Amino acid sequence: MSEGFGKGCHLHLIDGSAFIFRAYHALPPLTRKSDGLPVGAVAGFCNMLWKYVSDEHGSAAPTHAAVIFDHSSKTFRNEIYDLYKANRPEPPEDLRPQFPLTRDATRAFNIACIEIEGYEADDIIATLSCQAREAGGSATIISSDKDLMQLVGDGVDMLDPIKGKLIGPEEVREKFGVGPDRVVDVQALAGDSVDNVPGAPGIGIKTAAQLINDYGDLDTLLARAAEIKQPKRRQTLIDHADQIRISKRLVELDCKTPLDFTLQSLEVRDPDAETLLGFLTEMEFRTLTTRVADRLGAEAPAVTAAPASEAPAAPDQPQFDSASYQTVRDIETLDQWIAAIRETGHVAIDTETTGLDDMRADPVGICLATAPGTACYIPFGHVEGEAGDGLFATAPSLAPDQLTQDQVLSALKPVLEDPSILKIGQNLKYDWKILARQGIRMAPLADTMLMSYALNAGTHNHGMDELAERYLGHKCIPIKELIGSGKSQITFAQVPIDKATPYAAEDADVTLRLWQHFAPMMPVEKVSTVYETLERPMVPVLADMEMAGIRVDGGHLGRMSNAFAQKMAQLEDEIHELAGEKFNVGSPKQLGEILFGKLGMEGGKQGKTGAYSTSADVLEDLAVSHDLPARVLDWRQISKLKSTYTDALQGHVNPDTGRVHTSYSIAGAQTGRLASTEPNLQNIPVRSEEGRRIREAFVATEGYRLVSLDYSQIELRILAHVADIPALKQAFRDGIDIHAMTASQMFNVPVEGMDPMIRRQAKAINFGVIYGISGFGLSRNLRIPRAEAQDFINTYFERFPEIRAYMDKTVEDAKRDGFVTTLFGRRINTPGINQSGPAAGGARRAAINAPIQGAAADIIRRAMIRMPAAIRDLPARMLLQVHDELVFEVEESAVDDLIAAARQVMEGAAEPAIKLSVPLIVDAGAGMNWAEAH
DNA sequence: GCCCTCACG
DNA sequence: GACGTACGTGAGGGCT
Repeated sequence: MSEGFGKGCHLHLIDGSAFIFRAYHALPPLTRKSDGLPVGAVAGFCNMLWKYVSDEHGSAAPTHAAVIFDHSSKTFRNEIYDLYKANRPEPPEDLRPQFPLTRDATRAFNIACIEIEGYEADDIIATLSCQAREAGGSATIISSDKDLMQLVGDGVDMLDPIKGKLIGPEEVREKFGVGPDRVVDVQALAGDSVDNVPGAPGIGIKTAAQLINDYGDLDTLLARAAEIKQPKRRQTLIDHADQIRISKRLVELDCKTPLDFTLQSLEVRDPDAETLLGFLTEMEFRTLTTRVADRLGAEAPAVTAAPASEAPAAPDQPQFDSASYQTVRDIETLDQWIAAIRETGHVAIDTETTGLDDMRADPVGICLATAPGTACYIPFGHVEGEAGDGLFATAPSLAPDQLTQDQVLSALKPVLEDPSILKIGQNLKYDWKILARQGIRMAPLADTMLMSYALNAGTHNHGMDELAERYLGHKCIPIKELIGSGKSQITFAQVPIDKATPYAAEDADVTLRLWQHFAPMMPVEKVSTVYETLERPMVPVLADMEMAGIRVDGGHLGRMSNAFAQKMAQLEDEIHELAGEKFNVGSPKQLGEILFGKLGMEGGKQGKTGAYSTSADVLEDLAVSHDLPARVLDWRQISKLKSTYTDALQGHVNPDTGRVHTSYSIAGAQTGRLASTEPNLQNIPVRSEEGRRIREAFVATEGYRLVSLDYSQIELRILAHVADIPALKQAFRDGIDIHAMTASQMFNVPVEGMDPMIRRQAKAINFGVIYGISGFGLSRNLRIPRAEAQDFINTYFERFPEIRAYMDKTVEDAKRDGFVTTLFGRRINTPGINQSGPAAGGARRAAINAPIQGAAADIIRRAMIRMPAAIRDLPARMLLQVHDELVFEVEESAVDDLIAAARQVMEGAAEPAIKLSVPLIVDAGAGMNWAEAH
């Protein structure tokens, strides 16, 4: 028994290679500033190690720990089977030099760093976990690698570091269908395409688990293979018995790896501040260095002399110190801040308000920051006095010792509108609208959220808390600590000013620091043009659209709601009658049990939660021969229309304006599209007749008309251009029906007198191509056999070979660069594109789609940005955007002028940046309501 | 808070 | 019958 490691000891085994690849693919390529050395994976690796080291781990805290790496690709398994891992691609060029650095990093963290020639990390992990168990201790393997799951059980478990999920015998059983002790048997049968373990052809995990459960173990199964009922399966096992046995030796981990160290030597040690900071500084990881110095300085005063103050990474970045923020309560101090702003030429600004709805909330204070650590809060709307309940509640009155709103805004207005002073904000559209409602139109603007979006779309979200943590290593004060949550939530106006200042001023401070962080990166990463031409100018344009809102006829909606309620009640009665019992039609779970359980209908598909799917396409199939599912479909449609639209929309009418004001997220969608929220006005029904009537409730003011202009087939046109497909381009130039043309090319039929069914199929394929088509997807969409769908796709690629070339190139770009770009330079990161397994398919399709969807989004953004100037002299306002459609409200007499002006802007929106080789065509309509205009 | 379902381009 | 699959969104209701 190894001395010192025994009962009560707990060993953590970190799968180093998994950490590296995860880090590499999760992060954009990053290089060391001074010499261009690629260090992205090292940075991610260090962040993960730091996160791991700082974690408390609770009761599972390790007494011993090690990071284990693969040493080289050739191991004893290649002697058993020379093709083992033969189809593993070489690691990317920019990852290779980072491997030794991750070893250095591990040592810098003072964690044992282990690799042994000729052995895979998995075998070392197996050996160490066996030893830990035998010594009477326990072990946790930090990895999500399924190959390690065979080790689970009896004192050994796994922790998925990404999901933070503990993997025990139950989870293993869920994955493999057998307990950990039989995992190798299942793997031997199923094989593994990633590691090139052959297994038995045609047998996957499901079948393998079933066989093992039936026969007990692999040896018994192979010995009694002749008894298997299914002839094909029996023959496979008999024919491939040797191959299966070899596979088992490949997947079975070796617990007897010779080790030249003891468990005791893996004892957990605190990192040495100097060593660790030295390494991080050398790598030039500013953020992490600061973060580590912070922590080690605070917790280990003995070593503060070295790191915290001398951390060279950020000499000019003061620590966050909420005590240093100033509360501005008099006009002299405010004037001093204004003078400081005029001095620096820029200011970070954040408004505090009474709520989240920027069309209803009132401002209660403004924060400013002029330099990191130099920030203030100017309260003017805080109240005091118990809001309380009952008769004796005092009406809240303004808290003392505040400037008035008028004083503050009058003093700031000249600065906020001064064209020589840059206003920096995080999600500035919000603050812009709050101030615009007080008569201040801020300009010019810098928005850190949009900078992050231009740099990092696809990698992570762009909220302030996320950015602060990621790029400044700083955790923001959660707003909940001030205003609470749920029923007892108060507004920011009720927060005592002395509590408000640290929170509020911190937001401005963080914003300023983020701006300093992002601004120099923009030209280096070549995203300045996108930010300047497609992101930043959207803020005032969208703010004006949102403030304009659209008139909604509440009476019309109310009448529809009533009619829907009646119809639903009637359908419910019929459904209960047909089911023979009452149940909640709106519960998919109950419905599934009725249809597939009680009534025993065929075709019940169970998802991963074990519930039957009752989605529309399932019900449609059932509806062919049963009444009940048909009624449910009707009920569902009406229920959706009522709850999501006719009911909910009435609640979104703003009492002050009598109109509905949506909010557009500029940085929400990965591709550059906008997203509309609260309410979502980008998914108002149109496809069904019933639904289209909801659009009649969106109306023009008296004397006005609604005008809708939309791009015709914009994504297909972009595809024709970027993939350079002569046949498609010519068809668009000639203005012929594109789907009919496709059908004609594919099925060799004339366009004249074409069967509508044929055209419909061609249309589905055209759309499918944009989405990264698969035979499965097309077959489901068209409800045709999969082989037939695959034939269509093959024919399509034969007729239009350029499309295949485009797809391949796009995926190749994504794999090499970690991102794809649109025609206008928008960058969409593609994390996960280099993964293997089913997840890779999705990433592939997303990468193919992104440049097309993204370019369309860029084009309409360009049009929207130019629109205000183009329609300035017309009595018209732009109200809504629905991806390829713009909706305006215009005086009746100016409808034609508006259509002409807006169409010209939209059709020419790509120019002069891009001269498309196909024309952009815009269709237009006008009417009293949206249904008529569209 | 997650899942299912469904509205749109 | 190894797996799961068209791309991008937001919202409401059920259920735990």
